[in-house]
Amino acid sequence: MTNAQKKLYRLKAEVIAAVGHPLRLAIIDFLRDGEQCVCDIAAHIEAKRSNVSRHLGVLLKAHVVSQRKDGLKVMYKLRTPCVLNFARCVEGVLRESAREAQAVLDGL
Amino acid sequence: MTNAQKKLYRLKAEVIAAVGHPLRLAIIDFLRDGEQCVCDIAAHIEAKRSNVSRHLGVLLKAHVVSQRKDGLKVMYKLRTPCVLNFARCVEGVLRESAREAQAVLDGL
DNA sequence: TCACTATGTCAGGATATACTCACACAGTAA
DNA sequence: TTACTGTGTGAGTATATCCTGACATAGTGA
Repeated sequence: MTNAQKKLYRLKAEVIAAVGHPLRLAIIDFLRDGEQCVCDIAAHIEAKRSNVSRHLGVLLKAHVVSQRKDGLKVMYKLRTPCVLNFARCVEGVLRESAREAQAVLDGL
Repeated sequence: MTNAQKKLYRLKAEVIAAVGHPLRLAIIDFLRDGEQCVCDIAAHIEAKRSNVSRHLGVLLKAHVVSQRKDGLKVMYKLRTPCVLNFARCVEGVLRESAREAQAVLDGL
């Protein structure tokens, strides 16, 4: 592996790790239908505003979302909608895992 | 959000977080063409075998890879090839980020 | 049996992340 | 100006992750 490859893996991992958190996944899912302000996001995912602000900062730094000021509010929206596909792939993983676990149980 | 939804986000985040690490991304990329033993994986990504073993354990627990014993060796392969798509999406993110940064520089 | 190889796990210390409370700042409206 | 709202950030603590060296286990072959 070249150093360039290692660096690329590190960059990619930063983006994926940004998506790999329960609250941030919920935020991304909530932004599916369009931009939202921090207050509405916090209310929807039922978390403290300061914490939501922090998680939005992580997503912002990873270029997964973008922000826009609208008066007193700050609106966030998905900059990379393809991250929504992550969830679809992962649902397949979970579904298959459950099926295998069931098969093991059935074999008892 | 219902408790079931929160739990689902947590499960999904575990899988995505398992993929979101530089060495584990390199492992997944190496497994693209088929199963490999731990020793070859460690040699390819240039990491200690004990560390590779740990990362494979993470991927195994997340059901991203599966293992098979072959004599003295343990062979690992991708159980969920769709995680390879994560990388493609993320490349788009990185490419767009670079383009935007370049546009800012050009505007100076 | 013994020696060797491939793999996994334990203990430790370093580093990173997550969360909360308190406070600061920007914008709005009276 | 003052009061209020929405947002972001610093300090502190708790927790999780990462990496390494040393050791343990399982399989192979003489």
